[in-house]
Amino acid sequence: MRATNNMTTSCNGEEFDQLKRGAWTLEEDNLLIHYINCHGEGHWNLLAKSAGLKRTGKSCRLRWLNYLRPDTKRGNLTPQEQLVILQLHSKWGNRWSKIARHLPGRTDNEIKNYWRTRVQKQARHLNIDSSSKRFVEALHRFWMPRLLEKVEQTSSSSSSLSNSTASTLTIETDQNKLCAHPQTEHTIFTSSFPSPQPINKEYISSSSNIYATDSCGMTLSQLPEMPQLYGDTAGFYNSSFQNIDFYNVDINELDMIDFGSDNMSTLNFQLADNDGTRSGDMAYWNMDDLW
DNA sequence: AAGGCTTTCAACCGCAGGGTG
DNA sequence: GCACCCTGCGGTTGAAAGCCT
Repeated sequence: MRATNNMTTSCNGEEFDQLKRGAWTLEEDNLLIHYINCHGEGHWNLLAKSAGLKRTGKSCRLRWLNYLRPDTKRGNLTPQEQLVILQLHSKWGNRWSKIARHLPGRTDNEIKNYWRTRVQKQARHLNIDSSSKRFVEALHRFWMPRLLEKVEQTSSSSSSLSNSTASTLTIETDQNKLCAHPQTEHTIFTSSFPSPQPINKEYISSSSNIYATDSCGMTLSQLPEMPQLYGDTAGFYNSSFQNIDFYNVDINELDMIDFGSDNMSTLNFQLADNDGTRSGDMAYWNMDDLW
């Protein structure tokens, strides 16, 4: 840690001199938890003193919110959560706390760390500025389809998906697999879909909207030409020339990214093979880092 | 096994905004 | 309007853990 576990040796007064910094001990954690259980959160400076913690109110607040709070989730972000982060970051930028509100149990700090360690790492690998439009496009074209694939795998192997992330995501899938082939071109929100004939059409109802989909294809006239929101549901499409999958990603208050007039379909990104060889125009995109 | 390098993430910092007297 | 305090936010840091040679 930047600060040591020693007491602060600054000369800003005796009280300040006694303030402890750095990693929290189990004893301090217990003190904080016990005090908040008895008296509740808030008034952090007073809380720090009353609880007998030689910490600043800020430090107590941070420790509680980021680590000790009972509903704090630990462990790796799920693909669903990553998907939400990518989407919301596209819309809001580095508004970590705002993004965190859409991920129950996750903190702004955790999301910020995820972005800096995982997402920006990918940008460095690709030699693209992580804040550039090109990188945002790459995210939407390659990363997110792979996340959706992961979501599908997760949902098929675990029926608890809807319980754990129902507030942020509901995923509709069919038997078609995303990214089944390294040369498969994945298209999200473009106007250049091929035209498969609809077979076994079924309807998916979500919130106040009804979507037409089918297990093998979708009538193009039913697809939006650009990113759109359907009430609380964002649509994701995967094109593999023969099949189109439709995913509903239910994200409260989520607006789709405005890609402006720049036609993404003119960009020719393709996924790299799993061994990291280049495929098409896109340099190596290391998906193994993401999970 | 050991040393160096890289990555992760808990914790800190400065600043801004809101509330209060 | 001003000063002060509290809270929350985003950026940054650095110890610990993991990885590599």
